[in-house]
Amino acid sequence: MTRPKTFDVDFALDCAIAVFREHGFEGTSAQMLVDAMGIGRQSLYDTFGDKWLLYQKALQRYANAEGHAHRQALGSGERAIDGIRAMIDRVVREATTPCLGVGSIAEFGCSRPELAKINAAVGHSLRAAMIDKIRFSQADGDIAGTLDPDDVATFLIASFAGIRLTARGGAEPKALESLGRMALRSLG
Amino acid sequence: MTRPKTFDVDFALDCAIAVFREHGFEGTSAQMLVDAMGIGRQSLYDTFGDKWLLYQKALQRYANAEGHAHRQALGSGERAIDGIRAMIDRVVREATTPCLGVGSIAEFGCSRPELAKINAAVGHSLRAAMIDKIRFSQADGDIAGTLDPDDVATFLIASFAGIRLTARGGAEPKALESLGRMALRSLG
DNA sequence: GCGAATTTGGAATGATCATTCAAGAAAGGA
DNA sequence: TCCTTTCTTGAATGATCATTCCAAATTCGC
Repeated sequence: MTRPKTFDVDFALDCAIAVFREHGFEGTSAQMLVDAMGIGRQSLYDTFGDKWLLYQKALQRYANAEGHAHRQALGSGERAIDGIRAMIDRVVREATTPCLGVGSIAEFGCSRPELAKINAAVGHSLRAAMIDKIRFSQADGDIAGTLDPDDVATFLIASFAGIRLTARGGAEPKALESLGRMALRSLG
Repeated sequence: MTRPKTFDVDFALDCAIAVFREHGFEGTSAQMLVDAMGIGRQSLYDTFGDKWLLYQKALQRYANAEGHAHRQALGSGERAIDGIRAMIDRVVREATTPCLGVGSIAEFGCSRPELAKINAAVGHSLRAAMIDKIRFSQADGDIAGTLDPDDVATFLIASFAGIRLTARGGAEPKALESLGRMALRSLG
């Protein structure tokens, strides 16, 4: 009855994510998005609404993927601390490409409820998984038992932001690796 | 022979800094600057050149002030570790208002040499002062002697960014204070 | 008060922006 | 083959933007 969609919506969204990661919302023009996503301008508006809606969808997709990757790393390894180490290592390894979550918070703070909600949702579930692992690590004696698991989770998440911002500032991989080691060491 | 300037250039610059801190470069319009700075549009262009130049001057002034405040805190207290603690406490205390340095790096990364140079210069001198204090703290036994002072400085600076971004995301003061304690504790 | 410089604000400029309109080409199902 | 939908593209729209022009008001040193 009708012509089916010819482009992959999620792929186009991934392309948009790449642009937003690098240039932020305000620094990205509709033309940049059209070019990067490889679709026509009208298709963009038909499919995603407008630039702001597209940004929200991009952040949502990015946050889901990022949250998943974090939890996957967290669940790896034998001991609980191995998962935490893997999570830190992944952040260090991928810190050279900017984080859309960090970017959205730096750009908008918590002034946009739509964004805050997205970031809060993924943050919440990640945090729960982390606290779980942290408790296990404490039982294993790999994280100081005197520390509040909640504080440790907050510290790790803030450390991720610190590592990513440091990388965004042009730090060398060596410095980032050192930051990862320092963060892990802090837990003992 | 001629009418002198009637407005205080540095005060106007401080007003511009406040706007840029909150909204970034792209998110700030010339009209917002005119309104906030309390001067006419023409005076703005006559005095500061254009928006980009104004942003650079704002960042320069902010970086100088921030670097000075950091070093001042660092030099306070009896023991070397007291200065480091004071520096951390100040960051925690003032984290609720956004940092222009963090903002400039989040927005532009290291893609603008003019900005990178400003941030690098203040970072360099701060770093030197920190390393100095860190060595003293190690001699005092307040920081683990096994740590590389350079790594500790990098870690502290990254922690500041993490604390500020966490605050920008809407975290409660309690969480920020916990981050400060965790950062300090990490050095032992 | 005069002349030089400053400040201000309104109007103009020209660019860029996001978004929509409109028309044609493509592609599948009936 | 026809209908419907999708896609693309170019042009139009209207807003906003940074910046400049300009003219009037202000303020000082002389």
